[in-house]
Amino acid sequence: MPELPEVETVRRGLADALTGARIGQVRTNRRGLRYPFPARFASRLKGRRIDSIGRRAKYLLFFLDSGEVLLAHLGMSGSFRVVRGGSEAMAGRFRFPRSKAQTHDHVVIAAEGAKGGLFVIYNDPRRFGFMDLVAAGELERHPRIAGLGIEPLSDAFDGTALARLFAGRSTPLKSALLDQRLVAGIGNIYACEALWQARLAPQRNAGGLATASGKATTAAHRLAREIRDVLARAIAAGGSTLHDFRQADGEPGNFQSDFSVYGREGDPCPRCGGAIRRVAQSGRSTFHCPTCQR
DNA sequence: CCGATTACCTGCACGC
DNA sequence: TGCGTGCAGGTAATCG
Repeated sequence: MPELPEVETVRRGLADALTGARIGQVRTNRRGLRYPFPARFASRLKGRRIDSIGRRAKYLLFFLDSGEVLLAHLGMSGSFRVVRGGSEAMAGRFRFPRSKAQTHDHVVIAAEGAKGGLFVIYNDPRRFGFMDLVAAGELERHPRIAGLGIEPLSDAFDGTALARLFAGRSTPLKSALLDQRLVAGIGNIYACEALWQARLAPQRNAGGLATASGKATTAAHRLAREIRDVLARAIAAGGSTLHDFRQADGEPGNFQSDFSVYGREGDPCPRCGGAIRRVAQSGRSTFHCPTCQR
């Protein structure tokens, strides 16, 4: 479900509730998600204070006072929600929910925050997400973090950087945008939307964003600008809610109503009125307007 | 190097 | 109501 804007939305919600909170009981309801939980997972979390919560690409980073970082990825269907739990949170008397709607609550963390006790519940039907614990000093060397590309909302990201990253690649723009080793955090929705906003065909060659001398083309500047724009607007809207994405406070995001092409096969292009088409690229659906994306 | 395919797993929409 | 099919926001391995 979650691309960079959704993960950032979750991060902000969790940071509000959990910054400075002390972790109490931790309950895992299975051995792992996509991968097994790390050794002594619950005991390494219990009693720790959450100093801050960060994000790298689509990864959430919970910095603990033990010097370790809880690394979490939501996969396709993961979500965190915060539930006020009163004093029973720290007392460890919380009962694991067992109604059908909550059968995929895989991790339940009790914590004592500034506003009292609460539960942080990680739910993930498809279990493509994962969690790991790593020493803060080792974070950049973690196998899932080490290979990540540039943050598209960082100051360093612009048309020049994008052209340099794509230079020499003979892969379609859409595929290049989904490659987390180049630009990190863009997924299928925002790749489609950014290409539409930049009026660039998803099939276009990524290497073509740089001239023979390596200079950024106007298309490169346009694409970088529109990537930043669409991600920022989506974050401002609280992310997109397609199936069941929720912000940490349980509210849905609102950006999906702003999609110009994603999921709109057959609809008129908001810019030129031509029909939005769906094509397959590297096994994923690409939505685009063949008329005004060139 | 690159693209397509498959896999991981569950839920849901859809057609019949 | 039930069943089969295809598709889904991500990542990774494998095969030509």
